[in-house]
Amino acid sequence: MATPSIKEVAQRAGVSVGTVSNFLNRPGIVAPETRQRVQDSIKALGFVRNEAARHLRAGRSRTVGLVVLDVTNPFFTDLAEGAEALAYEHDTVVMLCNSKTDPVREGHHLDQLEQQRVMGILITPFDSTDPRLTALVDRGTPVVLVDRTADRGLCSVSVDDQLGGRLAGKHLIESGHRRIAFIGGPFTMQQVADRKAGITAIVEETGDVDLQHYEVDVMGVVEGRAIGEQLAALPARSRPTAAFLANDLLALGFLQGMAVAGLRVPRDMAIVGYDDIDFARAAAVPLSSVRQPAELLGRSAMELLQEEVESAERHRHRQVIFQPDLIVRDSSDFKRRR
Amino acid sequence: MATPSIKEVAQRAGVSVGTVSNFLNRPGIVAPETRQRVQDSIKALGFVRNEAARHLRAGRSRTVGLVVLDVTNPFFTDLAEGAEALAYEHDTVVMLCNSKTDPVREGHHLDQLEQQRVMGILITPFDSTDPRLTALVDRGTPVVLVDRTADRGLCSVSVDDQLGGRLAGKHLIESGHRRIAFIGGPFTMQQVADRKAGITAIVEETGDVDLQHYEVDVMGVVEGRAIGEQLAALPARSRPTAAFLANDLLALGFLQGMAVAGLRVPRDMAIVGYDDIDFARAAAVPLSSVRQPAELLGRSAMELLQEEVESAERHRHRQVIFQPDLIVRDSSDFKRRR
DNA sequence: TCAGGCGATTTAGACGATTCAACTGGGGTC
DNA sequence: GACCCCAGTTGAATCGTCTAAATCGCCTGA
Repeated sequence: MATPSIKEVAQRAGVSVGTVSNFLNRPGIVAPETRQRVQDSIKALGFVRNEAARHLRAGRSRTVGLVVLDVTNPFFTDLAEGAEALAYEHDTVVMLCNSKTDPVREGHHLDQLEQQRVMGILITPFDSTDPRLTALVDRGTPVVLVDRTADRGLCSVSVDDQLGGRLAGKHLIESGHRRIAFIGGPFTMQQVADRKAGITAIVEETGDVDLQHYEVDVMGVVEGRAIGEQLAALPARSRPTAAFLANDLLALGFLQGMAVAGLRVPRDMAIVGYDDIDFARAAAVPLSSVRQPAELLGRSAMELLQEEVESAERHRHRQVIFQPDLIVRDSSDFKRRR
Repeated sequence: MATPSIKEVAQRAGVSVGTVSNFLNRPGIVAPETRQRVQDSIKALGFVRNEAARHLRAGRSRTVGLVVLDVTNPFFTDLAEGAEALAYEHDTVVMLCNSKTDPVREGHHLDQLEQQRVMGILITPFDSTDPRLTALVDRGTPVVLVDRTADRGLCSVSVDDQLGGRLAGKHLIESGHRRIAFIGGPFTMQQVADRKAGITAIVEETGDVDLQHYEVDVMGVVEGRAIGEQLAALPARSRPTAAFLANDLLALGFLQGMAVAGLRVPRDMAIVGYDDIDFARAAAVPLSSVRQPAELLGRSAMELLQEEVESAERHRHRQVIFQPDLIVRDSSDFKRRR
């Protein structure tokens, strides 16, 4: 026995389909007695609304696509959390898609979302200049970039990565470090480049500080550890006394590398990471890290999208930029460790 | 200008909508010349299929819901990977939903999925005896339990957790350990209880082995570390020489606890975790762990679902159980470390 | 020349919910 | 008694796609 439709509900309640629809959407205009009958009928039949039919009629669905680079990364799940919270208030569903930093997967997800006529798409794109994104908008699906800054005709929410790099650099310099390593990669990634630019800027402003760059292909624990062991092998006199790593996974690996080599953190090597994931706080030596307001980012992206959907024609694209915070913990703090 | 429909495509190509539909679904029966014209028209207008309309017509959507307890956990993303791979082959979309171990969120997701008339739902439920699940099936949405064993009328795929516990225990006993700690919790969780039962069984079969239980509320890094420090504080004579932890996060924390207390792993304390997440391999001392075939689990779940969808009436529910593997690394291996 | 057949295409409903103009009937007003 | 009002309800049209049945040419073989 198939799921009953509004028609069967109407029949059983002895009313027309229009009334049932009214009950569902504008219960106020239905007479109390009728309301009760429809209610009972729905319950008795186990009626469940058919979203597909609603969408078809409405022209647009009540779903928003959220495409992220890596669902495993807590930064993105926090972001999703923020987006979902706001979506929930507006009776909207978020469809989470994991592109895994793969443009092909990303494209596939975008195709699917467009076919579903989603209300809009929030995306941390592999390449924010991808013409496909603006094409989507032209064909009527609003797109908001997340954790990326849009230049052209798109809305975006992002975090000031240059400032993040600056904060980390300032903190290390003020703690007395004069030989600092920046570790991240690939340097072609916007985020990484900006963080590097930030610390480079403050280093140059200060003068008399030696900043070294180490590039990695992937920002994972394994790579961080390798670089850590590499640095640890340098003679103490020329070795950096502090390292700023472009994400926390790198930093965690780096920390392990120090432990393996017998260097003490922060005494022999101060460490600052980026993202402030939960693991950072729970590490053997709690990790200092630059925190991004992930949840707020998600929430704001959803806000921009809803604004765009509602105001349609007269909508002006906006680029919102948030500021990161430096969270200082033991890994870069002499005083705490005594 | 709204997205064009099949109708406009037909008009521009000088054919009927039926032909366009045929082109889309059975291109073989359309004359090559006509095919070309339709093709061109689609391209010129930027036509994109409307899934909502297809669903409405077909009665069911081509989407499968996958509800997991924690998207941040690599185990579940690997699982999703397996499910998606098979889905892709069948031209199906997977909608990933994160319940965050919250029954309310889980319920909300289930409601949404049912309203969308998804093809079916794969779920690692908060409570596998939830009547809501069988209600879904009764109303026509197939459900397959993942990483849980169904007792009643449901399909399920799971991993033999008792065997996992057994493997870990056997390995430690054969390595010569006679005082072993089992750490996990809450013990009421099926998974945890099974792993505990597994190691308990082999311990009893062997005899002359002292197995101690430590229960935690949450299986996270912080808790593992706390227990680690607690054990490290015991006098060496009565302290367990090996620990089996019910997940890798606990084990990682435990490992940190050892480091902080100055105990060497595996010499002073051998460690075996569960799940074999990436972090386990990359830890300061690479972690031995019981691996679950996550991707296979996801793939099989999807297989069962598709089987159920296709054979409909004459489908018999099945419970598939996979076997875990023990991956031995340095944390429990004397020989490797010399 | 015509029946039959075949490939290609068209036509005509569904599918389920929503919406809106049209209707109903009871009550009040003049 | 004629009129209007209004809350409540109805019925039909609509959204875009798919499919089964109907139709159209055109060719072949008798």
